[in-house]
Parts: sequence; C-alpha cells; structure tokens
Amino acid sequence: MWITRKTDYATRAVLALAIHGRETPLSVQELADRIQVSGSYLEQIMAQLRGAGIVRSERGPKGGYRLNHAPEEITLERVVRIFQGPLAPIECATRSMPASCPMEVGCTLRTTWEEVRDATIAILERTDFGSLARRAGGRWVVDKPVSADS
Amino acid sequence: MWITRKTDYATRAVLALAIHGRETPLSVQELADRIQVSGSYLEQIMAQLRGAGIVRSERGPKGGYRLNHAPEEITLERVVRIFQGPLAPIECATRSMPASCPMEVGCTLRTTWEEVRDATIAILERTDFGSLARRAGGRWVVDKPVSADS
DNA sequence: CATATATCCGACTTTAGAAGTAGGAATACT
DNA sequence: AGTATTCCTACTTCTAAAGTCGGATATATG
Repeated sequence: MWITRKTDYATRAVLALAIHGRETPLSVQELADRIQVSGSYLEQIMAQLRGAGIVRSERGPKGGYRLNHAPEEITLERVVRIFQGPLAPIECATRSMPASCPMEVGCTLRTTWEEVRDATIAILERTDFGSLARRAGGRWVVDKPVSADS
Repeated sequence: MWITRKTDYATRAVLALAIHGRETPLSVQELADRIQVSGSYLEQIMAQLRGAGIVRSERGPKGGYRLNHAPEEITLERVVRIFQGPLAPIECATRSMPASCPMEVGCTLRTTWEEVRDATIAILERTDFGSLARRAGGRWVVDKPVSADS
C-alpha cells in the first residue's frame, strides 16, 4: 500500500499513452476520462512526467501529450521513481545509505529490507510499457499481431 | 519507504528479545534503550505485539516482556503484518481484491504489482527471528556455537 | 503492609504529506 | 478573433503517522 494514487495515475496515464500510440497526441481531458481522474489533477502529473522527459506536449487545439520514446524503452521503474522517491521499504536500506540504525547489534534486519528493495527494483525494471500495452491488447500494436493470450 | 517507524521499532524490539533469550523478561525501558526509542511509545507497540500473541508480559518488579514462541517460529512477515496491514504495494493488488481499477483496458499493471507483492511476502516469510538473531551474533545462542560468520 | 517497579490503558497533540481545487496566463490552430 | 489546449502556482482539506501524558492496576520484596 505504498504506491500513492499519484504514482498510480501516472503509470496508468503512461500506459494509456502507450496503448494510444505516438502518432497523435492525447489531451489531458481525454486521458483523464480514460483513467478516471480529475483533469486538473492529472495536469500536474503530466507536467511532472514532461519534466522528467517521459512525455512531450503540444499546445493549442489538437494538442496534448504523447510518449517521448518508444514504450519498450520506458520501464515502470523509471516512472515510479519520479513520484515515489527511494524504492527501499525503509530508510536504512536506501542505496544511498543515510543514517545507520542505532541498534547496538549490527541491525541484521537491514539485510532483509535490502532483499525486498532489490526484488522490487528488479521487477519494476524488467517491466516496460511496451509489453504492458501489448498484454492489454490495445490496438496500437498493428504490425505485431498477437496470436493468443499466454 | 513504506515501512513505518512503528513497524521498524516493533521488528527491532522482537529481534532484541530474540537475542536476549526467553529465560528472563526484558523491561520496556531496557528495550527502549537498546533500540533508541521513547519508552511510552514502545509501550503501545509492545501492547500490540502482546495482543497478537508474539510476546507475553509479566507485571511488577522484575517483570517485562519475553517472546511467546521460539524465535525460529516467528517470521518477519507475521510481525510486519500486525502493523502494516496489506503488503501489496497498491490497493488493487491486495489478496482480497477490493475494487477493480476503472480503466477501460484490463489494467495490466496489476499483474506487476502482484509480482512485487508476492516477492515481498516470500522474502518476509522465509526470514525468521532465529536466523536474524544468530546472524547478529547475540549471545543468546549458547548451545549452538557459531563457528564463523558466513 | 508499604513501597518501588513494572505493565496496562486511553485520551490527547502535533506534523507532514497526500490528494485534490481553483484561477488565470501563455500558446497555437482554424 | 475565438477557442481549445497546455502551463503554472497558490491554496485547501484530510488522514495517518508519530509521539506525549497521566493515571490505574498488578506484583515482588523487605
């Protein structure tokens, strides 16, 4: 329960864009409707995604957002990091180890927290929005017809 | 960064008790000193651990807390669950699936969140306080002399 | 029995961050 | 010109975490 709604919305937005394809942009309102969230809130999120180079925007009528790179090149890890900060479950297990815990005995718990951290990162890193969109069966995949769900 | 300090303190307290051994109880103040936390706050935490059957207490002078079972039988998962609730990173990925996400396309992100959840649970389940204490080199292991750290 | 040492219990305070609103400026298509 | 869009920033609201505090209850020991 540590993924915030903001992160949730952001990942869903990126997925929606991946499914939609990069040919034409999608307006915030369109996106907001698809992922069921208020437009003005999503605006902020899209701005952050833009700042991080995940999406790019076009203004004026017919404007909107589209992915800045091929969906296969965008990992879930990258998007999640933008909104969540460190992925370690606990402070003492961040990769930039800040404060060591004050327990007398070397805190052997940390090892386990680090295992959790690494497992989490590994999963998020190997998950890209290309496969996610493909699995969703979105029509943006035209050249690679999916034979069957597996 | 989703493990709260309360959970952190609780796991450290249980580890401290595991290291101390089950022969004699340890007072809250003693425990609080070892894990560097205020006594009154730790009291609440110990009460919760007691309610969950992890520790038992004795009142009066020479009283305090001790583990209710052999440390090997207490997994980290069990203790963490008491204070953290569901271990899924996001609501739609809890084992008691509550609300499905409102995206039109079947939300393929959920699969990944579930992977994270399962990996996390697996790690916490296979970690017991017996091994944690042993790794810490606490002297509560008298019968099983540790040859070398590995 | 008196006393000191503990657990027990519940009500209260403070703070930070999540979650979302609102209003208007800038830009670009038709 | 007019309209549809992004852009930007300030503000509000709410919840949960984190911790404090005061006193009641139990029990070992001299």
